[in-house]
Formats: sequence, C-alpha cells, structure tokens
Amino acid sequence: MGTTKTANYAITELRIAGYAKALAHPARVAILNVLIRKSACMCGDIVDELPLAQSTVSQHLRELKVAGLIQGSIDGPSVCYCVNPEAMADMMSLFSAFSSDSRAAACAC
Amino acid sequence: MGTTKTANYAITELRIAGYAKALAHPARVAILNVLIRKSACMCGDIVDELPLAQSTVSQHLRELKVAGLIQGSIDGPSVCYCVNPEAMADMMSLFSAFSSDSRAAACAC
DNA sequence: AACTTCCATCGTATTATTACGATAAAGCAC
DNA sequence: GTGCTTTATCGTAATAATACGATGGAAGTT
Repeated sequence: MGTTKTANYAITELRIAGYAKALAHPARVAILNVLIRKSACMCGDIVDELPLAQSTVSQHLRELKVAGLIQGSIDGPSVCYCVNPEAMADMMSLFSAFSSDSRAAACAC
Repeated sequence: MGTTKTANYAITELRIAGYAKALAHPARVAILNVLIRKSACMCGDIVDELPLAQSTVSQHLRELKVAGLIQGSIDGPSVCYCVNPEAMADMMSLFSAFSSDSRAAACAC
C-alpha cells in the first residue's frame, strides 16, 4: 500500500497532477523564478541563490525537466537551463479549464 | 535531513507550492472534478466514484480543506462538500502571474 | 434504548520525497 | 598528459505521503 494506481484516473487528471507535483515544492518554484528572472542560467547560479546543496538542486532540476517545464542545453562544461514556455502554457491551459469549471459550480449546500 | 525549511523561501513561492501540493495527486483532482460536476456532494458519493477506501478519501478531503480549496458543511449525519471559488480564483491568480512572467523569459542559450 | 448510517480519526505498512556528501563524467586550461 | 570547473548520479538517512482496516462519534431511525 501507499502506491498510487495511475490507471484509475483520467488522463487530464493525471496531467494536472503531474504538473502540480512539479510545482509542489517551494524550491522548484524558486528555481523557476530564478530562471524567469534571469531568462536563463546555469545550475551553479541557481545553487548560489538557494540554500540547498548542489546535488539537491540538480535533483529538483531533473524533476522539472521530467515534467517538461524546463530544458537544459549543454554549454561547454556547464548546462544552460531555461523555462519551456510551451509547457508552461500547456499547464496553464489545463489549470484554467479546471478553474473555470469550478466557477460555475455553485454550492448547493 | 529530508525536511523542507519553509523559512528559506518567499511567501509567494510557499503559497504556490501549497496550492500545487493540493493538486499534486490525481485522486484529489478527481475529487475536485466530482465536486465541480455535481456542484456539491457528500463524502459517500465521492467514495462511490473513486477506487479508494472511505478513509483514504476522507484523508484527501482533509488536505483539500487545509489548502482551502473546498469546504464542508454538516448536513445531518453526512457532510456536504463543495469547492471554494474564492480559493480557486486565488490559486489561479498566483499561477497565472507566475506563468505570464515566464512568457517574457526568452531563452538566452 | 438499540440500531443504522455517515464520516473522521487512529494505527500501521508501504512507498515516495527530500536532502546531503561523495564520487564520477565531461569539457576547458595549461 | 595533469589539473580545474561544472554538473549528474550514487548511496544513504530522515521525513512525508499514500493507502487500508479498524475504531469511534454524531445524527437520524425504529
């Protein structure tokens, strides 16, 4: 027990949950904020701005990359990370459809 | 180790992460979908629609309630749950500000 | 009162997440 | 080649999350 059975949920629900999980830790939100503020930057720059070890930041970067929200391109010895606007737009599209549905749902209690 | 130090992050980052965590499990997204579709319903109705035990659904409902996304009012022996439109709007406001910032962040790689 | 229904909470087991140090791999400088 | 920098990955430890059955409490029914 303790395992989530993904087969039992709708694809849209899984996609929303997947994006949300990527944002579900303040460190990852902070990483995205740094990338947005600086347009792009290397892993080391993020490590300097966050109170986390380099390996931990790298781990968070990987999760954001798996979710598709960022992409990294190799630049010599370092890696240049930047946000993926298409994925952000896709995420927001899912979220706003979800939210707008809720606006019509008046409480019947 | 393994504990997130919330003091190290901005309030907005913590709020975004908090809302995102509430949506980070497909079961909770599914629960919100049921509440939206039916406008409101009792805990038992949700249990019938999801492949989860009653105690597990109740646990997810509590997390959604802590995040503020739903509210429950006691109706005799049962509890009527419905979405909280204000919290949904607040969440979307945070998310869209975040996303619109990312649109301007062109990759410099 | 006795019984049923509905839900929350407790206890527990399993898995996932978070974090760090240490190490490895890849590229540049010399 | 040796060394230096940068990042990813491994191993590990601690905490959090997920799920279930069992129990308890509140409200209604008989």
